[in-house]
Parts: sequence; C-alpha cells; structure tokens
Amino acid sequence: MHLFNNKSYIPQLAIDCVIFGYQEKELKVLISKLNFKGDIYSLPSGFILQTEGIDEAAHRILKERTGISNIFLEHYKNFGQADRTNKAILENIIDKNKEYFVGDLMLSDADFEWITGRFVSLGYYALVDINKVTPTKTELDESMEWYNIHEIPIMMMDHNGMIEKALESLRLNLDTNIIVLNLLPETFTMKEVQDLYETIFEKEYARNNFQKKILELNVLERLEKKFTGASNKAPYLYRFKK
Amino acid sequence: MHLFNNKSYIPQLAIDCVIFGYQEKELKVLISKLNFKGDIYSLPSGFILQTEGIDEAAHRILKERTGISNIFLEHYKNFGQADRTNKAILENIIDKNKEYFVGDLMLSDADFEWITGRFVSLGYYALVDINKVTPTKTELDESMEWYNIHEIPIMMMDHNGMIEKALESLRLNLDTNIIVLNLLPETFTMKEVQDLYETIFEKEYARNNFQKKILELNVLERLEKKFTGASNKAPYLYRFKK
DNA sequence: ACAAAAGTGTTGATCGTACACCCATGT
DNA sequence: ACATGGGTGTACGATCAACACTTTTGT
Repeated sequence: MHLFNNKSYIPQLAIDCVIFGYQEKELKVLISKLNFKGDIYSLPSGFILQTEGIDEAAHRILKERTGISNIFLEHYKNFGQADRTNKAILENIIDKNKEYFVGDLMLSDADFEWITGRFVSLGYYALVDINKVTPTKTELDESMEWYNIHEIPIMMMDHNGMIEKALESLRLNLDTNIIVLNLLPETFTMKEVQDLYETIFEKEYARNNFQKKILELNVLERLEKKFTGASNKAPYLYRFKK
Repeated sequence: MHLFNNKSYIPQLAIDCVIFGYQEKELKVLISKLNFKGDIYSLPSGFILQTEGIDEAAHRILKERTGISNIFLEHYKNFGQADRTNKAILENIIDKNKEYFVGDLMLSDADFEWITGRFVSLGYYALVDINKVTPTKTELDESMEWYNIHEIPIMMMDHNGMIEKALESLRLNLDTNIIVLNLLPETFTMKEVQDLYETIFEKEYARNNFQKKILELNVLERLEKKFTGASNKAPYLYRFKK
C-alpha cells in the first residue's frame, strides 16, 4: 500500500471538508465511515499535491467525493494543536485490523510514518445542492452518507468539533451573504428559502418580513408561479440573478 | 548552517505575521529587511515546531520579534497557491550573496531544499501597543522596523498582498469587536480611540456619536481626568474593563 | 363560499446620524 | 471674559419587527 508519500503530497498538512446539504428541512453533513473495524467516522479528507494550490486541492477532494465541480467552498479555520495526531487511534485501528494490512496492503514504514504523524488540517466547508451529489466512496470508505446535523456520530480526532465550528462560520457568513442558496436547487419558492434559514439558525422568522428582507437584497428574480395542486394561492418561483 | 530541518519543524508550512502598531495617528506594520544584498523585505515569519500548536508557534514567533507575550493574535487567511515558492527569489539571493554562504554558513542540500521549496503560509495578524515592543532582529535580519501602512516597500513573494488582506480582516473584525484597543496603551482618552478608528478606516466620525457608540458597548471604565495643560476641558481617561 | 397559504401594506419601536447646547480649563 | 475642546441631550430619518388586510387556489 503506497497511498501516500511526500514526493507527491505536502507532508503533515491535510484538508478536511464539512460538506453541507439540505433536504426536507434538515441540514445534513456528508460523512465517511472508514473501511475498518471499530466504527470509525471521518470527514471527507485529503492531502495537497505538490503541484496544486490549497483551494484547488479542496475542490479536487470535493469533486472526488460528490461528483460535482463548481462547488461553493470556503476555508473557515485551521486545526493545528500539537497533540492533534492520528497516532493512538490509528495504531488502534491497525491493531484491530491486522488482516487488512498484509500483502499488497502492507503499510510501508513511510506510509506508517505519514499516516500516524502529526497533521495540521485546513478546515473547509462546502454548500451543495444535495440532489446533484452522488456520494462517492474511496477504497478507504465503507460508506459515505448524509447525516442530520443533530445526529452526527462520534467521529475520529477532532472532527466533531470541526463540524461545530463550520456551522458557526456558516451562520456568521449568512448575516451578510446569501451563499446559502447554494444548498437549494436552481429554482425555489420563498417558503423554501425561509425553511432553510429556519433550519440553519434553529429559529423562526415572520413570513412577510422575511420575504421583504430577502427581496430587498435584489439578488433574486421572480419567475412563473408554481402550481402544486394545493388549494391555496400558488407561490412564485425564484432564481438567483446572474 | 543548519537553521532548518524537518525533524524539528513541520516542512513546507510557514507562519507569516502582520504586526500592527499605532503611533501618532499612523497605523504601522513591523517589517524585516533581510540581511542579504538586494533590498529584500519580508514579514516576520517562522516555522512550526513538531511539538507546538500553530497558534503557539505564532505567539513564539511574535515574542521573538517584539519581546512581548500576551499579544492579541488572530489567524486571518491561508496562502497556498502552487506557484507560491521562494525558489526563484531565493536562488537569486543566494547567487548575489555567495560570500555569505561559505564555511559555517554553507547551506546543506537539505537546507537548500527546505528554503527554496513550496510553502503554505498561515497568515496571522497581531495588534500591539507600539510602546511596549522592542523590535528584535534575528541573524537573518538587517533591520526590523515599523513602516507606515501607506509606505510599505515592495516585499518578497506575496507579502504585500498579505498585508492588504490583513488590514481588510482587521477592519471587518472591528465592526463587531473592539480588539483595536490592543493597539493603545493601558489608559487612553476617547479622542485617542476616535483618532485610531479614523486612521484605520480612513474616514471621520462625528465626535459625540462616536463617544456614545463606544460607551454603549460597556467595555470601558472611566478613570480620572487627564490634565494636559491645554486651555480646555480635560478629557477623561478610560481603561478596558477587566 | 370556504380554508389555506401567498403576497402586500401599515404602524410602532429602535437605531444611527445630525444638530444644538452646556461644561471645564488655561490664558 | 473668552477661546478651545470635551461631554451630553434632542430631533430627525432610516431600518426592522409586529400586526392587519387582500389575493389566489382547489374543494
């Protein structure tokens, strides 16, 4: 197994991505369960090629895991405590999974050094239209699935904390920005936008004032009405202005 | 010369600090002129020991250059483009300064690799009371001096851009925070705070409203008056509440 | 006609800004 | 007394939230 080597990747530097999706009034995060014994959950992560920029690397990693490019992506925090190492956990994994690490999968000393060493992680969060994503496993993943933000399992290292911080950053950014539209399909109703805000901030907004606030940003264009068959006035569809 | 080696430092990862000071209505940045021919200007920089966290490393570097601990310090951005390398510049330096790199100062191959390789930089900015700082040179610095934010020389790599981004981040943070008090001495008058804001944002504020805004934050305590000898009402001194 | 949900309008409070005035200090 | 600059109070306008009302849709 020669997954890693510091000729091609920058050593001791990782990228961890908190990928947010939204569906049916639930905010979700894409999480990998590693293909080892012991129920190890991890954020989609990767390393930086010597030949690519850090933002480029994050986009590449996201493309690998979601299948889509042009993702809204933002760095939000670095994680670099000295004791932030995989060593104990990974030795445990390797110990529990000895049968995997034989033959071709045998870890070289260099791989072992690489994998168990100290890492500084660049934390990115991404906002995606969940319908466009095809969660994609790598050979290290047993599964790659969406988890409700309130039902995140206990994850490896400080990944739980990374998700919390990402959510905080997302909320802060929303005060001035409407990046959150990246979580919705191309067209949407005002109620869908409001539901989304209410889900993210976990509080309710007055319908009329919310509409006013969003429309006054002048970033949406009104399209035709959406007839759902419900016995009430049909809402307009909106789209992000280009 | 064995300044660097990746046994003790994390390779390819650097910390660059934009240290802001304030004096006589001027916002200043602490900048090093490197001890080589060719007028190379650089931000105070350093590397991360394998045994320390990234924030710890930034504090250590600042302590080395300013002599003070307990500095207000904040990460604001990473710089990690693929073409962000010292190689061309440093080969040029080394070429122009051959006489330095002999005997003890001879660069080992490892040092050369280290120094000319690609780096990802963690950008921090610091706010310090300029009166408490003793700008301190390392053996690599010809000088370490304060430069007015509007008179920054052309610097190595992307350090000019790093300063610009740091100032932007500082301004953004000030909207909600009053961290800027870190640039002032222990006690100060309201006018001094106002001058500081006006210098940083390059615009003027109404005296009375400014006072109201700051006092309503409830973070200052009023002390005795400051008698300057001027023939006008003596202003109060203020101090940050503990 | 009616219920349900979307859209619009109006009022009142709150916040920031502009203006006016008063107070202290040394000449 | 007066000039100078510090401190405080008031009034106006803009912005935001609460309430009320109208419109549209399918049964």
